[in-house]
Amino acid sequence: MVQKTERTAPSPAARRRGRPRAFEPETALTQAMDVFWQDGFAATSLDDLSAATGLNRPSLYGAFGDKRALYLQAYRQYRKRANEALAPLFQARAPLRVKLKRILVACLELYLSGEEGPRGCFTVLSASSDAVADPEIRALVAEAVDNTDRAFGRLFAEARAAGELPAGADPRALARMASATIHTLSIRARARIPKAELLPIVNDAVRTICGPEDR
Amino acid sequence: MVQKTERTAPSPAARRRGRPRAFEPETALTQAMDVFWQDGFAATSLDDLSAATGLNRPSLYGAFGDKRALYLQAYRQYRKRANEALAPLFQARAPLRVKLKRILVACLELYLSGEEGPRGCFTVLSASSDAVADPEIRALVAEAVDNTDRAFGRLFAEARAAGELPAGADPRALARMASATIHTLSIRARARIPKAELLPIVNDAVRTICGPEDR
DNA sequence: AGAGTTTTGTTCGAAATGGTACAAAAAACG
DNA sequence: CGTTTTTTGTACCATTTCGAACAAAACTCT
Repeated sequence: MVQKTERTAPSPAARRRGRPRAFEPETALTQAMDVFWQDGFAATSLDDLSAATGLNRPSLYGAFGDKRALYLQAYRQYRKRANEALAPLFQARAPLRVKLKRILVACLELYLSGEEGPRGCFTVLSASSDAVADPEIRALVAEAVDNTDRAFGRLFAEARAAGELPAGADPRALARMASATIHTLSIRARARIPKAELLPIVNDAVRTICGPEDR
Repeated sequence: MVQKTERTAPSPAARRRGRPRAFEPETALTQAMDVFWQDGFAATSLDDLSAATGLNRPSLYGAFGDKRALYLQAYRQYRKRANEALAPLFQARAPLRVKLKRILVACLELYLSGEEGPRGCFTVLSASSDAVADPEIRALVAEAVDNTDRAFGRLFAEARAAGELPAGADPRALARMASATIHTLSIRARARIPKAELLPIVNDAVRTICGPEDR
């Protein structure tokens, strides 16, 4: 009995029963993410998603569920990717000033990316859309904002402990200013404000948050 | 000839020729604005607008043009109102710290308003939606962001001249931090972060921008 | 090879959407 | 009072949209 049900091939992708998928869900999800990221929930139709992924609607539906479910998965995918890209920058060993600037510039690059123009931050977009009326989406958005605050908060707390910030500095307050910076970058990026005007904002923020680069 | 075409009654509302409007365009526009503000361009249907204004679609169309034209007018209306509400706070004679706090709190109140939940800032919403792909809307958004930067810039430049800020302070940089603050407030408000968590952000921002309330 | 399973792609349908045509209504003009 | 002008409200139209049904296809298991 035991042997009988054993998988014949514990192969790379342990073959499932019926007809195999003609696409990689991961890839399709990324393509769907790109469309949602560009146009938002309401303005993106299933046909748009179908065209972007190369899947027809029933396949899309079978793989990810309805439009809302797909949006949720696309948004989770975005956060996963953004976190993966930013985590090393938070963990790196470098002066606070340098790390903060690297992080903000990385966010800016992310927000400026996009085939058809800068897309901004998916979290900001979700918060600003009608999708935020959905409790589950809203919870994800609130969580994302909070996570960002906390990540910056840890960064500043460590920096203060290391003497890179005055003892009286409030890491949480500074973290919210850093979050505010990435929010304003997202908005301005989507308004097509040129990168040359956005980089000074990063520098302003670093200076305002870390203090004048004395010494 | 001259007399003949003269208006018989230069009366309050100089009667037009045909059947009079059964509604005030100003009121209807405000109601339309409320819906767009809540749900955004794409998620708002003409039926929603019709229901909100009490006008049927043809009347709506006759008075304001198509959906896009109505959105533009609604957005202009929003800006007019927001500016009217904020202008006195900018012009008031009071310490910088007090004025800045008043302004940020007023923005927060505006963003928290809404029958069906906090609506945030219409400009931020527009920037974050697919509507920003429209050049005219994008231009309005960029203009609004710039106007806000400039208004804060003047505020800080005057404060510096009055000795309320260090001589080395950069009014434009501080202005962008203030704008960033209202942007983050808009996003968090829509995510239904409670007001009690938003007010500290205002206080943080005042402290970070104006410096610790020493003396 | 045949049975069972899952995906695929065409097709359909019901509802919603943006926009318009048109007659009736309400006012000013002559 | 009739004509002209403008708004109103019903009805309509073409398109889009989301979703589902269904047979054919592709695969595994026995």
